[in-house]
Amino acid sequence: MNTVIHPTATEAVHFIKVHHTAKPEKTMLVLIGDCMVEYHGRARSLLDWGERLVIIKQDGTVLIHQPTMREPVNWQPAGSICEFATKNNALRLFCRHHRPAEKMHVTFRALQLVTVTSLVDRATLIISGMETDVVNQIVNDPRIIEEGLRIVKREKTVKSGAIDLYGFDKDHTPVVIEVKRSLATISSVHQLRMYVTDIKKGNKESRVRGILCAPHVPDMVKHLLQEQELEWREVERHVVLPDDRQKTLKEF
Amino acid sequence: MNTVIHPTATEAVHFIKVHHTAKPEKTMLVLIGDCMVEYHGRARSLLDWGERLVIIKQDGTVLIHQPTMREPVNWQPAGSICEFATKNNALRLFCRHHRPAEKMHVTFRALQLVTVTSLVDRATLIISGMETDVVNQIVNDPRIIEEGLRIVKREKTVKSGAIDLYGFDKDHTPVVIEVKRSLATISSVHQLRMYVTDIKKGNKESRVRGILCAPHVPDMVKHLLQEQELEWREVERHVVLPDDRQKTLKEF
DNA sequence: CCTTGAATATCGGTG
DNA sequence: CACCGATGTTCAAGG
Repeated sequence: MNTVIHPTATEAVHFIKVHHTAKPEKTMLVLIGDCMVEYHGRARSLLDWGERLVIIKQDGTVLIHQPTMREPVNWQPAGSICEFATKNNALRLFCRHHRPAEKMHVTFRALQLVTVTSLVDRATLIISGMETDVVNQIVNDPRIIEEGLRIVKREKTVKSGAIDLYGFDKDHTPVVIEVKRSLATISSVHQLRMYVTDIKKGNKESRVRGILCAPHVPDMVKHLLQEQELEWREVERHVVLPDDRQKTLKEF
Repeated sequence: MNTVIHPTATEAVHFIKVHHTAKPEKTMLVLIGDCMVEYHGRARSLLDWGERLVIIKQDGTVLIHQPTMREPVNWQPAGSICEFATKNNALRLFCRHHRPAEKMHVTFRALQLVTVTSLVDRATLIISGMETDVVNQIVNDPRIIEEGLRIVKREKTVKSGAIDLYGFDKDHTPVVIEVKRSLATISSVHQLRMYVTDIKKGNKESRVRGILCAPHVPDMVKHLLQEQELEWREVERHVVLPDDRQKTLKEF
């Protein structure tokens, strides 16, 4: 890890050349300074002078963070190529990306800090509580939806998309279930409606039930569902890690 | 700006207490080190040991970045409250957030760098090329869609949502236009279909046209549109900044 | 390669 | 505050 504090543009370029340029795919570069940003690609943007944190990752991702907000104000996708130069005593960073074609210019008129470091991280995130987990729960215990329900297929492909869960109720009526892990929206209703229509076309005369399953269904959406003669279930989301992972957590 | 390199956990806690804790809403904290992360909230996750960049922003946003990828591997939303402590010669960071309820523990077994800085940034991003711009273009020159088209309303609210653009063609037939700035999807078709149905219900017998307008419409989507007797236009997206902004760009 | 849909989505606008 | 839709969405999975 190498750091230089309050460097001039010339010092910064030299420092970056020595510690980063030769192996950008192995070192992360962090800059803090007063900069402006121009971007041109899928959209186009300008960002006036201000103090920001700039990160160039080992995969060519570039992030420009303002002092607030979770999202970077500007960025370049992984695979971008970065070049550094001085211009009028300012450090200039130029980033290019192909497919999608994007480029970004960052100009620093002052630098607080430049750090180069080689990070090693082989861990991957273990996560639980996503839509697939909710679907799994229902497959394991269809009574969550209703008594007598039998699930026969998940990710059933129909013309207008893929049905999360497909099965039959206690009266052998086909049931289409659309699962949302957070909020049910109007779009969810459109989706469900189309799936039910697709299934009906498959077996003409028969009745087909459609159930939207989410932790919360807004009133507007309930209204729309009723109009379309569709149903909904509000289900609690269980957030649990597998037992062996729990142990890892405990061991620490 | 204050920086300490390769501090022990005790040194780091002291450094953070002196430079950050008193006014976390005015200083950004950046840590680089070997850490593990536990998160529990809307979902739940575990991240094993690895070297990462951790950022605590002035609004309480916390970001944990691995050496690759645009997205942080873990994070806390703005408004989180952070506490630091030592435990078994490790630096422990604990973040809490209310609504949604989320908490995150970060444990560092080694630190490469800790920096505290107060960033000033009053600039806001000027951006062009988004959906609203495409809608503006069509309003300014409806011929982009077709000759004789007259737009009478944007964001027209109907039962199942809001229509981007509503108007009449040269034969006075109502036209519903749904604009997508990037990719048209099956969902877009469902949306458009619902809007057309809503408008038809409003004036019973009359014909209503529905046009999906996007830079690219995949074949699958075209097929679905044809089935529903809907139309599409593939329009080039113009990415241009207003003239005064162009000047700012040039001036630099 | 393209296409599809989830996300601890985030974020801004509106009622 | 709830709700809704866009995003330079990003990302992973599947055909």
